[in-house]
Amino acid sequence: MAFPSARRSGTERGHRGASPLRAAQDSPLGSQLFFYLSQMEHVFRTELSAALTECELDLRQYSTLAFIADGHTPTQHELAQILHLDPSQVVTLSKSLEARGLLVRQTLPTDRRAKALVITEVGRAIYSDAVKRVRSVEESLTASLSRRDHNALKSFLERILPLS
Amino acid sequence: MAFPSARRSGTERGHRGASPLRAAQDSPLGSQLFFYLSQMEHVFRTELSAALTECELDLRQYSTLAFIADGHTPTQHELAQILHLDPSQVVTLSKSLEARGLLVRQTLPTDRRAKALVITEVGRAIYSDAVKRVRSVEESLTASLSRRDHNALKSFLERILPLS
DNA sequence: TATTGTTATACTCTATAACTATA
DNA sequence: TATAGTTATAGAGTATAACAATA
Repeated sequence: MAFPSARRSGTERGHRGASPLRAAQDSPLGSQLFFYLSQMEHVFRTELSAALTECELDLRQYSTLAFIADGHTPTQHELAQILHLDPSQVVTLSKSLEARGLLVRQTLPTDRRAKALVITEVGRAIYSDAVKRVRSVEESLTASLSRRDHNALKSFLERILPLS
Repeated sequence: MAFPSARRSGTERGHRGASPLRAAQDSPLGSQLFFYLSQMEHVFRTELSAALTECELDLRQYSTLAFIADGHTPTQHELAQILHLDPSQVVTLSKSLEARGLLVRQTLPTDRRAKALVITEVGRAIYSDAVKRVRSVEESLTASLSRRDHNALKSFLERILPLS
């Protein structure tokens, strides 16, 4: 196969010089849902992480607070399942939040092996501040969608997720 | 705050014993788009990776082939942007594919610093096999969506993605 | 001077194994 | 025996810095 000659920026096959993301969309990669999913996940992760630095929270710490903010008291094992983490990673995660007084880890009376994660008042206050920043980022990122489309998108994702 | 007493599996606040994912959906975490996005990304990544082991490709190698399968010849730098990788990681990635004869790395005549990634016939054949497996997984994962909803979902994601 | 690719390496993150306590 | 949590550590993955070649 001969090498394509006489390349000129932006005019040759393959869109060299144009937005690489656009080129990817035009390629076979752009016909696959996973491509968009991972791109989106990357953009959200990047922007949310940046917004949360002001609360001195990383995305994982924030997700933990969000999970327990309404009084839900999961065990560390349950948190590991939600965040797809190894139980040993949850030790570090939950201790980091406990050290800042954002939650307490209470041994379950009904199963003294397990520890329930319980949010504190301070944790609730920090979460309350953080969730505003998160909502602001999500609204800004989905500004091109109507309220109706935004809800439809979320419902599609919910329907695809395996719930068992 | 007193510790909730007399817990019984599946009946107490927080749904202990029920699906942890369901509990997360019912929590404040479940009101955020990023939660669904990252869960979905995880499910897709897991299942696609598993399906691709039969072609001895990881997701990153597959994405590279998909990007160049139609004859597009990006530089390593462009691939790095698409996959959000460090240029040094692309060296390993592209060399691994070149070593298997799935692509060649051609120095650009117009810029001898850069190397264009060009798929080979063997690469095209492997991709052709791999893409069938990928489509099969994606179809299975989105089986709960109609064709129309599937397209709507993709279009939502496309509209959110920043294209510049 | 800036950019592409490259190498070597430091760093971080994740997974694993072994252990304690409890069921 | 099995499970929740813990610790230490090995392994994998990522980011950084320095460099060569080219623009």
